[in-house]
Amino acid sequence: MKTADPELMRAINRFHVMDAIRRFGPMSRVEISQLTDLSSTTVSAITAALLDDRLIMPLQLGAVRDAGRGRPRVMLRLNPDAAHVVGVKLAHDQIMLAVTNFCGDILRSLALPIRIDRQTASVIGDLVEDGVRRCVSDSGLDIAQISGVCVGLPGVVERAAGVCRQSPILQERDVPFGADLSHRLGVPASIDSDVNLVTLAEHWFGQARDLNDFLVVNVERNLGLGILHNGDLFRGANGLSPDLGDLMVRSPDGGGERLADIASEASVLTEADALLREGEIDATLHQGRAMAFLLKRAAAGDKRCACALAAAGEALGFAVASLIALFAPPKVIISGRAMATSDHFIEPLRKTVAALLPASLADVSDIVVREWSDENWVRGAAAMTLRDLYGAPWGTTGPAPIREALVPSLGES
Amino acid sequence: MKTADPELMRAINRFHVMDAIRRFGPMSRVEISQLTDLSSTTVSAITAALLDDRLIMPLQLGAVRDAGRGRPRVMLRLNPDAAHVVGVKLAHDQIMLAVTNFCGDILRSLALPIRIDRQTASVIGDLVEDGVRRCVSDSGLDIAQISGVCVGLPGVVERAAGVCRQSPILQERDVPFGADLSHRLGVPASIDSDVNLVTLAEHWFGQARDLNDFLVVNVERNLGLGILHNGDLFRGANGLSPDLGDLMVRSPDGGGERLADIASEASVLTEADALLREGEIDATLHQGRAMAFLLKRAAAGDKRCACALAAAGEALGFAVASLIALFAPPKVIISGRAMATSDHFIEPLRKTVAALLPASLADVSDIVVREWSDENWVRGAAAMTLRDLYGAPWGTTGPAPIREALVPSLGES
DNA sequence: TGTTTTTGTCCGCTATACGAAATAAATCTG
DNA sequence: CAGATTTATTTCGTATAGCGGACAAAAACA
Repeated sequence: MKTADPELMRAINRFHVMDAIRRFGPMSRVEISQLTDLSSTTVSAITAALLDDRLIMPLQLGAVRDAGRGRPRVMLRLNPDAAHVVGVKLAHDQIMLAVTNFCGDILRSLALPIRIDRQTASVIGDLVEDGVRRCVSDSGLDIAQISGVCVGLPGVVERAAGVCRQSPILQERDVPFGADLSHRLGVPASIDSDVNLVTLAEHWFGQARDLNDFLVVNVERNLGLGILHNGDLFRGANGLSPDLGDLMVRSPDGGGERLADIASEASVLTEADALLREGEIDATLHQGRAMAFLLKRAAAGDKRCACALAAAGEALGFAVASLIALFAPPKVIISGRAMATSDHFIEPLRKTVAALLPASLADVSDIVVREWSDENWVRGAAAMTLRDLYGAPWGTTGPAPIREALVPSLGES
Repeated sequence: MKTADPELMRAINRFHVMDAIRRFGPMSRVEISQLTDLSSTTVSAITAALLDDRLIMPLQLGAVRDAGRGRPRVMLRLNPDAAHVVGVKLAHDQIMLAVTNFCGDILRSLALPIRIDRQTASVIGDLVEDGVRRCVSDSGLDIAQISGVCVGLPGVVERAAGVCRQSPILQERDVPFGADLSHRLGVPASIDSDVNLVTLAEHWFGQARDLNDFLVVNVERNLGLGILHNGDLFRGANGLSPDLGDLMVRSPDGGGERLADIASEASVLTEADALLREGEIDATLHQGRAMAFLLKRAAAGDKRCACALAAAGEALGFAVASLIALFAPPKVIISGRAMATSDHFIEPLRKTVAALLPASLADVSDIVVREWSDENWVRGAAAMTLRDLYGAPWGTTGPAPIREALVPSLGES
């Protein structure tokens, strides 16, 4: 536990100032003061320190004539070059990388279309290392100028430990990717669940900038769930990120099935397999573009394809309804590739959610669809690292953990 | 948003001190200092203030000879009479009340066996008011000496607003119980979901004192879910407490059903209804004691009753497995009345959970059964109020909410 | 040029935490 | 039994924080 001392106080307030500037763009000290409820004196002191550390800088444009007399405001902005970070996203069929500056602007990105499915963790480590080094040098920077790297991947990830407990793209379990990459690159590296990254990206840059509570459901090869609760990413008890695919649902036959097996792209694609067997599509199409084909057929009125999509949508609708019942988020963002944006998938999902929610929760959640974007993922990964650089001190003042050695008896209150 | 100032600092540290004393019983300043990582100077200052406010007091027993030389430690304890609070729990068939002191010890309790199911909120308000006044005067106190009242009831409750959005024991929706009771009694009154109370009770007094993350699933007439996450009660986005009964599950026929309709006591009792119709039990038994009867038959080997219990256990097992996948809590406490402790119910639940959890989560959660206790409920309600008196300042330093008026553009980062 | 207005900074105040030294209250030792 | 030793707590001095009010800066206005 962290005790509350002047240092923590300053850390909290400094973060508020940084956060205000990041969220609302260049702003003057007065505006920061109003926005944060800090006295103008304190804002001045904090911004002076930040200027001194070159984390922020005055906006030169003297052109900010804001209608009115009096001393003109000095707009303060993040210093884009205060730091650079690398974001990486691992998917089953590609490695996506990007270098961003301190503002989260992407300086350079790189997509490696590699099927890492069947590679060992060590090989993937090699690939990521090479990718990072390449992307960094392509951006005109030296690896020593990189302040941090964050890798996102699907599955159950324990960020604090830097360990991937289990992932559909890794055969091994408990892979210590964080330490491995730190060691390889000589740069602080962290890992997180891929949905958490896109969740953070939505909060920092996307549709949810004004929300402190929302869910992101990512529909791809796997199902991911990201939860922003009280302005912070929600993690399970051990810092474990939940995997929506591991959610169990009753299947119509009364048994149990993983949600990922009935509502993800993979499940819908079993339908494509069937079409393949029946000779309706040829094998060349199957590899990689089957989903596009399926969607086209559904759009053209093919009942069978439409039903496959609808079934997946309904199954996910069940899960989403449950999540709404638990978290009551004002917004639920469905993100993903092609399938997630198809009406044949989304409409059944919406209908199912509407049908299942109790009246008391009927209108709390707005379900929106967010088109998949490679950039967003890696921006999220970058943001995850930037957040640490900003010095967010959340969660450091929670109740004390129990340290047996110090506790006399633990008896009676 | 609350800015971080010296006052907040002190509030945080003071809470840590109070919390340490509450959790581990009487302890000396040195022990507090070690446990909280605060300097002994600071602990002295804080305890001096607390002694001054009469919230704590030195333990007189000079007999605390703790083997060793040196100046003896002065043990500090909570002052039981620093405040008194009232806890109330509303169930469909009774109102349970208790007056506790500042330590959470029950001074006086009162159970009113009234079927409040069919009463209006206003009548229930009358009953609660009378009960509180009676219980307080029976405890030898005056209502003016009561620092707060907390009412727990099943359903969807928005604690912050003091409003019960929806409850199985209320016909009305959006009942502002908190303000109503405050007004009636002239004492600060709050409401919360009943499971939250028992969850807090477990954390303060029960099996989960050493855990900062656990779930409580309460099985009664309704299904309740309490979540302790990072040492704090978890609430949905609007401060809404989730209702597990509202969780939707796929029923074997492919449709959706409320979990409460297939896994709560009520659902099992439909079986008792059937027995009643068939003349196997007489009507006098049915009222109130049907569950006991059912359990006895199951224990005696009656397949039909055992199956009804098993079906409920399995259905709940599905939900519990999902919750474990989301929260990864080290412990899941199943609490409730007779049914929850029956092996015919619990064993199928355990089996289902074990069968459904993915390997990566197989061993994270310990599922334990907690016998229902009237006292625990109301202690929880009392604790909820006491927590505020201790001055827990959590969640006050989160990210700033957006105040449109002050934000120039909200454009670009 | 002088006045007004708005912004940002400096000064003095108070509250906090902390470390070092002093004090308090017991046991141990010769 | 007096003094040394040990441990707990308090006192004192220092550093840092945030804040309110006075003050300087920088522009428009008259």
